[in-house]
Amino acid sequence: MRISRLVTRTLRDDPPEAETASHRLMLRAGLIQQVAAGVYAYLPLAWRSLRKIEQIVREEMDAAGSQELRMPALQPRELWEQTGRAAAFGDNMFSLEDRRGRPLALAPTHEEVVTNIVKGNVQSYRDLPVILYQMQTKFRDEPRPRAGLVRVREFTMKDAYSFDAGEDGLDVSYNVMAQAYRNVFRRCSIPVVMAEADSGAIGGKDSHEFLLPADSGEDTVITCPSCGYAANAEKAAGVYPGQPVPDPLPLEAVDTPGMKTIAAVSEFLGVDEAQTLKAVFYAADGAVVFVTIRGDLEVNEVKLKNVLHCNELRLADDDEVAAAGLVAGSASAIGISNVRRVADASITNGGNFVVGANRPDTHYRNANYPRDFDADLIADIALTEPGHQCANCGAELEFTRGVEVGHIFKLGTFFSEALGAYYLDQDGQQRPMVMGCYGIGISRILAAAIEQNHDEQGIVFPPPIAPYDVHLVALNMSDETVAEAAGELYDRLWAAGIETLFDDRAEAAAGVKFNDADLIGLPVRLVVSPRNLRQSAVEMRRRTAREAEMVALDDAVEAVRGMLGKP
RNA sequence: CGGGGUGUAGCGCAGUGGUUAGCGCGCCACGUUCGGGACGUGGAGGCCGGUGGUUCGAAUCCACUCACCCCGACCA
Repeated sequence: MRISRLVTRTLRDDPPEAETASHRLMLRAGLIQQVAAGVYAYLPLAWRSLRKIEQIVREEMDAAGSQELRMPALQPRELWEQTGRAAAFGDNMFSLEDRRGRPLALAPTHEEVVTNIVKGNVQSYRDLPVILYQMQTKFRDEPRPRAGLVRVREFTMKDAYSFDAGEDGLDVSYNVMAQAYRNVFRRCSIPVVMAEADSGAIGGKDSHEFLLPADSGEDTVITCPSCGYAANAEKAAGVYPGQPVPDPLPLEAVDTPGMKTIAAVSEFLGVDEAQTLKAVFYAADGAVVFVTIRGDLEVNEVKLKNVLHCNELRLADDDEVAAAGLVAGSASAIGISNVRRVADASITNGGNFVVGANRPDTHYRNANYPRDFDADLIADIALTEPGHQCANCGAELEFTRGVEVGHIFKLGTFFSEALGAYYLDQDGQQRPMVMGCYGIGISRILAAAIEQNHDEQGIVFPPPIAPYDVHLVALNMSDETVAEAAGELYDRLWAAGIETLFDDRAEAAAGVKFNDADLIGLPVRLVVSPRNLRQSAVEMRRRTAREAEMVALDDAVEAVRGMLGKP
C-alpha cells in the first residue's frame, strides 16, 4: 500500500477526548473513526490488523477441533423470551420491529440460536462432543461506552459453544478451549491473567476471565502472590479479619443523636467498625430486600444478585425504604419481618454487635444472631477488599486493574433444557446436552495489544498482528533515483511475501514521515534516501530498536526476512 | 439513570448583543526546500448542533431539544 493513496490521516496532537493509551493512539494513527457513541469504523490499517487477529483465533479454534459457522445478528425476540434472557438483558439488548410489527433483536450473544442449530443436527451421544464458533458482530446497548474500542456497543467477537454428553465431557472441552485461549493471547503478545469469574445468573459451574493487567482496565483482578490464586472482584473469595465470638451480653439501647453512618456510630460509641452490623436496602426486581453485613465489610452486589436469583438489583430509593417502614441510619433486622432479609455470613464472625434500633437517633449494643434477629437467608455476599487474605493460603491478596479480553463459561444444561436440545445416551435415555461458551473480543484484543505495546512515539505492533510487516520510507521522492529505487524495493518486498506500507509522499518532510512511521508502529522500518543510495544501501530498523543498521540494497529483502523471522 | 462538561471550516480551538465570523494545522496552485512534524506568495472551504423565543440587530441572551465526552451507577 502506498501512503499517498491510503485513506487515513494521522493526527499531530492527542485527541482531547481520549484518555487511555490505546484509544489515543488508535485515533492518532488513523486506525479508527467514531460514528456514534460506542460505534466505530475500522479504517484500513485497523481492519488489516483485525483480520490477522481473527486468523490467529481461527487457527487456534480449528486446532482445538472447533468448527466455524456464521449465525445471524438479527433474531426474533421470541427466541429470547423462551429462555427468559430478554428480561435478563433488559435494555442492554437492542430491540426493533420489522414492518409487520414482529419483535426482533440485534443479538448480544448467540446461545439461543446455536442451541437450536445443534438441536436440529445432533441426536446421539455418538455425535458429541461438538464445538462451534463464529466471528460475528455483537450488539450491546451499553449504558456507557468508553475508552475507544474497550467498551463499545457494536463489536467483533469470536464466540464458541461446546456441547457434550456429560459434565466430564464439558470439563474436557473447557480445558481444551482454555488452552486455545492461552495460545491466542501469547501469539498476540498480550500477557493475560486467567482469573476465576462469576458465572452469572445462569449459574454454570465454572467461569474464567482472561485479563490484561492495565491501569486503564475496567475490571479488578485479585491475585494471590503466594499460591497463584486469581479471581475477579465479583467472584473473589477472600478471608476478612476475624473477630472473636464473645459470650452474649444483654441487649441494651443507647442514644446516638445524629449518628447515621457506621463510621459515625462506631466513633461515637468507641467500638471497632467490625463490631457493628450495617443495614443496606436493595430493590430486587422491585421488591425491597433488607441486607445485614458486618460494619467493616461491603456488599458484593453480584454475589447478592446470584443468591437472590433476580434480574435487576439496585439500591432501594428513599420512597421504597419509607414504604417498607425502615429507618435509614438506624436500621437493623431486629423485629423486621415484612421484607425479605438476607445476611452475610460475617454476622456469625463476632458478636455483641452495635446495630440500629429501628428508630431515629438510637442504636442497640450487644445484638447477636440468632438471639436478637433473624434472616431468611445467610450467604457469603461480602466484597473482597484490600487487606483481605487469600482463602487458599492466607497470604495478603493483591489488587490490580485489567482489561477483559476473553471469558469462558461452563453453562451446564440451562439452554439445552429451555430449548429442548436433548441427545440419546448409550442406554437410550434422553438427556440434555451439557454446554459451555467461550468468547474473545476481537476488536478488544486490538485495543489491549496496543495498550500493552506502545511507547512515547506511538504504537509498537506485535509482529503477528501488525497491519503490515514493513514501513518503507522514501526520503525526497522528487529525486528520481530515490523514487525509482524505493519503488523497485517495494515491488521486491511484496514479491517476497513481505507486506509493505510505502511512504511515497513527495510533499511530506522527513520528520513527518519518521514520526508517522513511529506512530503507526510497524515492526520494521526501511529508509531509502539519496544519502543511503550513494552507498547502494538502505537503512533498516526494528521498531523497538534504538539504532538502525545499514544493509546493501540488493540484500534488503533477505535482511528484512531475517529481522521478521520469516521463512 | 445521577453529577460535570462540550457542540463554530476536514482536525484542534478563539470569538459573551453591533460591519463581510477568525486563528493554527490540514487542503489546492506556483516557487524555494529536502534525514526527525520546512518556508514564501496566492487561494478554496461555515445552516456557529436543531427548533422556538427576546431584540432594530443573536454564534453571543432565554426556553426546549438532540448529539458527544468525562466521573459514578451499570456491565455474560
